[in-house]
Amino acid sequence: MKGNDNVARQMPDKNGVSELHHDAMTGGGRIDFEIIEGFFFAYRDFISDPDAILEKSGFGRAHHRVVHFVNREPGMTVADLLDTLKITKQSLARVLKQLIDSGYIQQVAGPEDRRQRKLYPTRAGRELALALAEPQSRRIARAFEAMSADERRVVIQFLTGMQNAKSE
Amino acid sequence: MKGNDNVARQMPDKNGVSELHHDAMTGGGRIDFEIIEGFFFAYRDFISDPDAILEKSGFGRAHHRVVHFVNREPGMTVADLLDTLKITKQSLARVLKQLIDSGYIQQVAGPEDRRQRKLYPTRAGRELALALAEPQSRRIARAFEAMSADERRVVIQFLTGMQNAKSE
DNA sequence: TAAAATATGTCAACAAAGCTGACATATTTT
DNA sequence: AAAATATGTCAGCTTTGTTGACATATTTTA
Repeated sequence: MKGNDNVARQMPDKNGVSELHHDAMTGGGRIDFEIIEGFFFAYRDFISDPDAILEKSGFGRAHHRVVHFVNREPGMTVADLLDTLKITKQSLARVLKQLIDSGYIQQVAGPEDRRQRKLYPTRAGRELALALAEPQSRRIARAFEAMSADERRVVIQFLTGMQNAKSE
Repeated sequence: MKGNDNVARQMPDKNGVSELHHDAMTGGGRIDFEIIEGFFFAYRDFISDPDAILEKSGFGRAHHRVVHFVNREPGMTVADLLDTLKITKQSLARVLKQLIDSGYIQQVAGPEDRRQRKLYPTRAGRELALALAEPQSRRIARAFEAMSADERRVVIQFLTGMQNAKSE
């Protein structure tokens, strides 16, 4: 530490420390902090599962998403993928090119509209997607362990309700 | 497009197109794709809410997390925050410094251990954190709309079950 | 009390993954 | 023939994460 400027003393003084909030934020009960934070921690841990696997291939989370959705909907076009991921084509281009060059995804010119590039997973791409989904599915199964079928449906209802309306 | 190399023809040929998967990945029913994808879309939309507000202050999502947790637990130390966010101190330093310099957070030397820097939100910091939590809480309320208290508890149970075990 | 450990800060370099803007090509639609 | 569309690509920038090294103040330990 080179200078301990900016470090206020504990007691109220001219530094404006008296303006500080020492009480936990409650929002007067209007804010659902329990869900906000539970969602944050759950998602943080959820996406950490595949990271070890991705490291081995030299890929990141962006590659994970691409290989996942191409496997879930083989034949989807680049435009479909952009719409699903909500990123720019320049952003997608980088990771998609790497997945194609590495032999996990292939492109096929659209049979009707030959401008399109339909995306298909190779055998290796399918295997990678499954390997990535596995630990996530195990985590879900663990969270569902003590739950009834009805309760699991409630979770699906919640996740659906948290999403933006589909624009179709 | 400069070259249409790498673009395979539709029908099986020597390019190895016959190795492609044209069927949607199912994982033999062992993988819970509905939750995996529902979680992805829900979280994507959930974190998009505060973005418009953050833009105005010139902050990003990293700042959001910091200002949120400091408001939720005023007096937490830098080490506490690092443990909560699971990022490096160099990564935290950047955004924390900006929040301090902009007057949203202040540091106070620890009363017992004076090496520590206890973090407190200013009035502006409290207001920002609440403004960011509001649209997220509204989204949660919408997803909860048709749910009973028991069903809401199921959601909390799910989010808790998805998290890694606390290391205490 | 001197030495070691701890909490924090900081410099520098780098990587992943997003963004904007501009422009090229092939193909389809008008 | 011209315009629109789907895709690719170049260049540069931003945010947010990483490692490694080292500095300072303070507390703990030997």
